[in-house]
Amino acid sequence: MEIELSNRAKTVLFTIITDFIRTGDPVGSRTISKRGALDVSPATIRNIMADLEEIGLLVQPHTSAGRVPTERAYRFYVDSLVKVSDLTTSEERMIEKNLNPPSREFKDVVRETSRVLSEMSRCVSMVSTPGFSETQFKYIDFVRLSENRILAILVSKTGMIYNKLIRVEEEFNQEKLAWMSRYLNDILSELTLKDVRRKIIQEMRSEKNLYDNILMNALKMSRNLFDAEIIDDELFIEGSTYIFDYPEFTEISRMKEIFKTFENKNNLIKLLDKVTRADGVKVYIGSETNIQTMRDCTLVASPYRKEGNILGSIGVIGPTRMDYAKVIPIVDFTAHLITRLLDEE
Amino acid sequence: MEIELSNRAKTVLFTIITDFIRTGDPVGSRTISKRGALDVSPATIRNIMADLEEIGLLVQPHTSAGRVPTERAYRFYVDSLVKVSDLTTSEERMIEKNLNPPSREFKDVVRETSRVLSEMSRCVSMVSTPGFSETQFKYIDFVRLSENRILAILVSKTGMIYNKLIRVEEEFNQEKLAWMSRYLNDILSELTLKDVRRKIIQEMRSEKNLYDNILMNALKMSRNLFDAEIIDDELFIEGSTYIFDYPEFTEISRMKEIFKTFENKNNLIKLLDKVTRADGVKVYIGSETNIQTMRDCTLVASPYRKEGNILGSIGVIGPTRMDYAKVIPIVDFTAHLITRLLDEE
DNA sequence: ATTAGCACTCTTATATGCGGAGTGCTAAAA
DNA sequence: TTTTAGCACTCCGCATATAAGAGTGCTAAT
Repeated sequence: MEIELSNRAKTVLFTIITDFIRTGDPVGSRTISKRGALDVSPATIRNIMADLEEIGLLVQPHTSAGRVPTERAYRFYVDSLVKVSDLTTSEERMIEKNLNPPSREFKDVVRETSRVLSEMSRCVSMVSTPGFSETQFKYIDFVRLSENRILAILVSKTGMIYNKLIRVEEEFNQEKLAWMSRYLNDILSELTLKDVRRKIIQEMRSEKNLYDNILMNALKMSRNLFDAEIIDDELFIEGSTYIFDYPEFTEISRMKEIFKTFENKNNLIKLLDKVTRADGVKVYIGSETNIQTMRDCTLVASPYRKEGNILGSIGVIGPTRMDYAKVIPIVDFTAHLITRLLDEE
Repeated sequence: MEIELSNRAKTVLFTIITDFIRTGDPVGSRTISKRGALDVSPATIRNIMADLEEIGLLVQPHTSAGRVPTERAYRFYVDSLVKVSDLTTSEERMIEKNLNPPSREFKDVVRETSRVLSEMSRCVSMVSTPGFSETQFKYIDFVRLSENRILAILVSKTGMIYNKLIRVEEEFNQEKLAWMSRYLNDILSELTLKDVRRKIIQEMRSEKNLYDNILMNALKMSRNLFDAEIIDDELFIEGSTYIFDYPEFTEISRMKEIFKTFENKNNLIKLLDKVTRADGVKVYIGSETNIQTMRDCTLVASPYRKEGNILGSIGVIGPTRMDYAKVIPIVDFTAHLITRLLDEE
């Protein structure tokens, strides 16, 4: 629903939110009046505040405290009030300087970017990496571990590695496996996963006529491999200890709740997935995350790409009272940074 | 240094420790007297307690509180007093029933075992997995990612996968790479890492005479690969939220410290490494861990094996006031369980 | 429409008092 | 000589009382 506010009301709301973000304390009419952005008396401010409270943008923790912004207020703030400016080049330089991935490998780059992101934003940061089904096929290989156990190794175009144990009845020696993988690599090269599935079925039909047992086996094995939603995406979480710095989470039971959410990951993966399907920085405030335990928390996230394709999302979780004006551009920059790093190769 | 105690003193110490483990409250003379294990008056107990305090086995948090065991006391308790009994079969059954790894793959088994361990012990659990250098060579493969980037994939005999990005000057097509890996698999099969290194150097000498450029390249690449202490071991941590259940860690700053230690992992890896070199269950109490932030914490850990070879360690971290009599056998059983699961294949 | 003034509410910090738990010491009992 | 009862003492934890401060809503005057 639309929110219509007079300029004055906007100014008051803006002042309250920025002040509250800075200090964490409820903001009173006196304080706002003194800020001088409006040059009216506290009493006038109080009237405006009462109005804002009626619309559901402010609440008081108790009768004689100042006002605190509601979720709706943050939403409105993020949508219409906040001024996000780009980072200065010196800030960008700073971030890049802090970034020292141990290698140029996909996972290392991703994790290190996440680390820096959490450091810069002083929030918990998360990165989702694509499940195999999201990426393009690059390479498959089979390794014989024992008589009836074969390790399938899949490499995506992005250089990520997925693997899966396969149990087989009959025995394959490594040579046969090499043959199988060569064949599969040949026919599946560069396909997206959807196409891989189709291709396999199609090949199975035609191979049936050739009666080539080994290749048929290769196809069967790979079909099982690609059929199961085997290889789920991962989620890296960095800087979870920043939670301890926020007074709103000091209660032990609350902390436990939050850390449980981090430990479980499922809900967060789902949430980040939504971002991955979107474009640009997205902000989920409190209940918008659809995660009960994430009340009073905000997710700011953005997808990242490689060679134009979205691979996953990177973002931060912090209190709803986070410094949006700073965090949003940082997330944005970091998402671009990771994209650049991945493409640079 | 040796600790000599009369039977009576031992009984008192034992009672205090078990009581403190159970409740977390300092134990007074009255309580012990009432327990009835000794049937003397509180006054007598007080005398004994004063003695124990003098030796450094007990302390009082303040003048008029009961006594609390010191680190030394726990050490003595673990070494000489505690009665660890094996788990009952029903308990063992219970653990096994809870264990449902999503696959029989090494990492999944390890992680799931860790999860169950933390659940049973109500402590944070950790598992270290072997770095590549600890295991035996099984398989190597190269995947061409782009003109000058090659992905090396290593599989250990245990079925663990390690990978490393290699940058090359000249271009190799996938066929050449296949050739190279075939060759390497041939000569390195089943060797331990130490032998792999030697073998590579040895081969380089002899190949030099053959002037086979591709194979020489293969050797060079693999030497880089195996020379660098590239592929470090990992550490899985599960159930870190159990920390919140212990009153001794309620202070925020303390919690932050502990979680930082979990996040960093390095120190913990080092610590678990010590265990890996040992045999059977090891207990590190407080400062014995050599980690400053782990004061008031105890690590109980044991190595696990596959086919007789030690791969890593599994263990739990909890307050020094943990239930050793329960935790020690649980860790022991779990280590054997994981060993069994890995061998069962 | 705005604002000064004021009574009112609620929180937070500080002081105060008191019961309880546990001790150490002493002197008596075993 | 060892054990124990008795007692004075200490310190914590808890509840209660009190005061200061911050902020509000309302009213009446500007």
